[in-house]
Amino acid sequence: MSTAASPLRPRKQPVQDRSRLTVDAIHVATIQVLAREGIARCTTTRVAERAGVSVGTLYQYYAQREAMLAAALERHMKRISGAVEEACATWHGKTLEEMVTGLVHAFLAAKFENAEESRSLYAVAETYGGNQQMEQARLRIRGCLAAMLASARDVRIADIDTAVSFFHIALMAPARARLVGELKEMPETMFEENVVRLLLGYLRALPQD
Amino acid sequence: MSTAASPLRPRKQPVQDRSRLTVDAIHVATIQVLAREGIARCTTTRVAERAGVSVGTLYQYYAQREAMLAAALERHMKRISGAVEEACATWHGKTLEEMVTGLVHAFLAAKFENAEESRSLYAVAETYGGNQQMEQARLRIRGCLAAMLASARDVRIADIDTAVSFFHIALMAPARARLVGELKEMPETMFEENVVRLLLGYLRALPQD
DNA sequence: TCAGAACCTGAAGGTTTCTTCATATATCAT
DNA sequence: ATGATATATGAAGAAACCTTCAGGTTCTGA
Repeated sequence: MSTAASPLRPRKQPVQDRSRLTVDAIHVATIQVLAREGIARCTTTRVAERAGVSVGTLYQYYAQREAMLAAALERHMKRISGAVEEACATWHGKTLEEMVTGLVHAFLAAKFENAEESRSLYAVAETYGGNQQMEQARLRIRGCLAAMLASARDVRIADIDTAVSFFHIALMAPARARLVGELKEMPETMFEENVVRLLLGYLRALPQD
Repeated sequence: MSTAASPLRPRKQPVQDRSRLTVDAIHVATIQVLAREGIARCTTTRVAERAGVSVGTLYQYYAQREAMLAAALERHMKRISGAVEEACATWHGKTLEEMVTGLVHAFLAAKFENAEESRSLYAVAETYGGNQQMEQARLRIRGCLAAMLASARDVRIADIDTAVSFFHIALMAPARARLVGELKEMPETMFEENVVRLLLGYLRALPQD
């Protein structure tokens, strides 16, 4: 379980409070610059300036610009995976409807708690979406979902793997659409209601066994 | 209906065959460089080299790098919108199940006909997703979908606008997931079948009137 | 208190990229 | 055939970027 020395991995872990603050500031600044300037202009210089530190300092923690971006994405993913994991545990063994309702609520809450962060990081995920960190996070989420769905009290799904794949996609996609501004005019209640409908409709249309 | 002089719009239209070939070559090269190098390294120099023309030539048709990328995206979107439009017309007035089955098949065929192009352009759409061209294409597709769904012989959906929003999202998302490699192990038939299930499940879970 | 570790700074070298323009060639209409 | 138009070329200036490193400051433990 060692932290492999990849150029995409953080270079040095902060040990004093001072540097912990620095790393936090860099993370916040990364999101802000990403949101205001776009990924192409999210440079080490700009982020450092926004964070109120020198470029040199930034490079002490991230060997390259990419590592800085990847770190921001990873921090976000951990938050979301955690929320999903927790929700899956909470609703384990319940009804399909209870599960979906509860999970959707928890997921959307986590995703929209910091909407700007979520939105900005899509561009980063686009670029680093194929790397191991991302793949691992995806697998972790899929694992939770599979365990939960398999434990449904009222329904026994035949092909869990396929179900989880589509469930996952249909859970993420509406959130993304809303975050990038496609559904902003829709009231939040109606939005959430329809996400539930989409997922539940799919699951119920699935062959049982 | 004039072509506004924006730096993102093509600079000059080709009039001779010679230049038409050039513009085509640039389009193809853009996709290739995008696929092999990523959007950050998809530069005017690289694209021109790949296309077998000089940078100067490229700048004769696109005032900036961004315009070149936007043009590639637009060409793709026109193809897809066209396919959707045609399918919507074909299945107008049919059963909900016929519609969804037919549309999904047509859409996936169009989207996967040139999978590399589709996949590569997600990164571009991420950056230029909010601009007018994109918004217009989205509205056009939504219009077709709305007209088709409203004409369903067997079902009368209460809130078409909401239904179309989610339908649109649930149609695009699985294709995207598969294109970026998330569902590559799933057989094509099963994939398509589940997209239909997702959409049909949603529509049937919708309140009627 | 003091040495060593942790942390910070920012100027500067080396690249890459964007974009233009003066020049040259190809095509078309007459 | 020839002038006008369309198209192509690629060297080069300017700007932005990435990253390092030598030197300075702050903290911590003994």
